[in-house]
Amino acid sequence: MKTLKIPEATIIRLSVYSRFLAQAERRGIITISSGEIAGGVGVSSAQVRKDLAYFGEFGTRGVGYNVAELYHHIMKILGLTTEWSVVIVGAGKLGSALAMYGGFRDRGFRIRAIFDNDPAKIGEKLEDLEIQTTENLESVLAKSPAEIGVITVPADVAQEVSDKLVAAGIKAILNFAPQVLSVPEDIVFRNVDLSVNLEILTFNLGLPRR
Amino acid sequence: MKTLKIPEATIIRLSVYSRFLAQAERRGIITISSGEIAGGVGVSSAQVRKDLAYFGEFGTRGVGYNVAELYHHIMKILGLTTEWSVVIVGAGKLGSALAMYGGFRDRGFRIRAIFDNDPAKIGEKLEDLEIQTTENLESVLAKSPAEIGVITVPADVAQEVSDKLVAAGIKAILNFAPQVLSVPEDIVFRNVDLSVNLEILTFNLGLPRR
DNA sequence: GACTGTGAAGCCATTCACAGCT
DNA sequence: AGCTGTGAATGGCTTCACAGTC
Repeated sequence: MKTLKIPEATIIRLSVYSRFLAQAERRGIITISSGEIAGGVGVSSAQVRKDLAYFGEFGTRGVGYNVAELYHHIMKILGLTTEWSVVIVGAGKLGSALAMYGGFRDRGFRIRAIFDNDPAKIGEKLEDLEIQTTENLESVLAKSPAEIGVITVPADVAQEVSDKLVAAGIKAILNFAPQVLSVPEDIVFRNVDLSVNLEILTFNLGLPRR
Repeated sequence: MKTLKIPEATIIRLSVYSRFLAQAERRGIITISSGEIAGGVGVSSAQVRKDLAYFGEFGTRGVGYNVAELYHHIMKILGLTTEWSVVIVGAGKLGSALAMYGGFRDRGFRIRAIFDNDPAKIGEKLEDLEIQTTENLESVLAKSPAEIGVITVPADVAQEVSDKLVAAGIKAILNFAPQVLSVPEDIVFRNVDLSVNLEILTFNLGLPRR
């Protein structure tokens, strides 16, 4: 079982499994089978076992998996046993919401700073986070490095912001701007396009026979 | 070219192509080749042609595609030549941000109502949208139907909200709650998990050799 | 000569089915 | 007997390569 080439779909499912296992643990369940996990999250049991097999052997034949143990293994695989520092660029509606979104904090992500280039917004407080000018980006990151940068600026300045984040030494970027960005090979990069999600719905609504 | 079984990845790319074509049209470009589209959005030219081939023949051999025409075809395929009515349930940070997110309006999505069950929030205004109690959900949708419901409530009430939306006659649901939901077969359904996106980054940050 | 449309080949992910433990 | 781990079979998406058209 080589560590090479793990499908992204597997990673997404691992994240779902981890939440299901957390729930199960809270309910006091000690042992769980691949079939029970599968039923709980809506995939096949073979899929669950294959996904886990990429990373090792975590179960006991004839018995199943220890819930707490498997949970911890998965969190470790996902890199969630340590805290991650995140900065957000773009303090519009979306950026501000993400800055205070509890779902990130719950999984160990710490929002360290939020930047914007609108002078009217500088100094504004989002809970205990103060919106700073984008000009400070490099100096702030030099003083307190962050691994992850989130881009929530309009499409036309997204590439510029991305370049700034890279120059400031960020290691990974999550881009919410509906804009194709080019980043160096060694930067971990991912696009999230909220509109696309609605568009997949409307495409399917247009399909015949449902 | 049967209409059957179009890969979801194709739909996502069509959405990206459409934005690229809109940009091209604004720049006054009349004709474009699959290779130029491919270069602009970071896929192969064969991929672009295959994606389009699912839906018909839009190009001219030896020439390429007419930008305006292809753009319109794709928007039609995606179901974006009509307006869609959207309601949001959950007026927390994320729900409020989505309610006012310009990226949706730009693509023809109209947010018609936003609901919450926190009495403190009822009556609050988000621009020209007033937060309503979730109890009104069914009556509001009865009076002015909407096709799409967006769920941005905490995980533990997401299933309940989903059931309410279904009962109120919604046709499609976009779920932002980190919770596996069960919905009837005939409802178009899609999950968006913002945390998962960060977790894919941290998984990749943990990988050796980069 | 340039570029589309598409069958065939290649590649990757999922499902099947069963050997191997407990 | 029950359930994991996994090679083999299947199915689906992407890439290749070229015939067809302008």
